[in-house]
Amino acid sequence: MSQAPSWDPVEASVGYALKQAQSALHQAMDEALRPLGLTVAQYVCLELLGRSPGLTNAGLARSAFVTRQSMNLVLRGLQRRGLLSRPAVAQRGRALPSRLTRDGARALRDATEAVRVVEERMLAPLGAASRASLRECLAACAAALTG
Amino acid sequence: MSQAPSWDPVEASVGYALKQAQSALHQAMDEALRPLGLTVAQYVCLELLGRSPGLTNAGLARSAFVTRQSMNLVLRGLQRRGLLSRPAVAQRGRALPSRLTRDGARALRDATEAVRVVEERMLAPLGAASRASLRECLAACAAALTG
DNA sequence: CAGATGTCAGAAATACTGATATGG
DNA sequence: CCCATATCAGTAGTTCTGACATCT
Repeated sequence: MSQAPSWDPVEASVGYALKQAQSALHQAMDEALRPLGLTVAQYVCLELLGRSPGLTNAGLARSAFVTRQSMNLVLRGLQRRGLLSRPAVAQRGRALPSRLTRDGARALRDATEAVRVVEERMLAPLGAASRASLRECLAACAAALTG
Repeated sequence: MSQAPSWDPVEASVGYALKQAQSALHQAMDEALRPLGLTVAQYVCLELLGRSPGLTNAGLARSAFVTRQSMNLVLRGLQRRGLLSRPAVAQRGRALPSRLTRDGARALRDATEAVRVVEERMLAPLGAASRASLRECLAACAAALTG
């Protein structure tokens, strides 16, 4: 699995380029996070909780674009490793808000740095203006499909 | 699963926007292809064979960013449905080049149109210049990570 | 009642790993 | 020998679907 595709990338659609870039990023993140003992899904969960403490399983699943079932397994794994804590019983409703523990915050710090390096490598060919434009165009595309 | 994420999208990284757009596109393509009895993976396989007749399983897997095992299952399913044909024995080497059948070409025509509509909806907010820039930036990002 | 949440279970598709064999 | 290809087997993680119960 090392030979380049024979298909002319010039004819590639935006959708194909989108999948290509996302696949490459996922693989690069996976390789960067493996030494830290984290999967991409686990990192995303920690990152979301770092930015929005108290998110519930359903909220995390939506933000990470995975199912509630998958995120539930991620949460249990991280909780078992002591990287996050959830109340045993719901305070109100059925929501069980998760929060990072001390160890979880430390693991997130290292993982964030590793991912930052990967993203910087990905964006190296682009200037500041192109980066902002890329992010805005991607957000607009997503909004056009979901809205 | 219908409430919008509470996380501020302005702080989102390019990587997050990339995943967001790719996830939205995949879901939209899945919905558009379902009435045609095709999965996204099956459509990608047909599209690649339509552009490059004679591609092998390994080549298709690379171009579709999936494993050979997964692509092999897709190929068998499409072959069983009579949408493509593969020689029973290899002519040279171990390669088994696949080609679309008459039915496969017809199915591809409908699927391509359905996906074209989806992609047009995704790119509707963008002008021609932005679309070209987006595609080039994505290709550059992928190349920066894999190269 | 509608909607959001958490949970459980089964089926399906996919990926990863390792191994074998063939051919250039 | 090195590499690409095809294939098989086992393991694991993910998705999908449907269902049920609880709480606002």
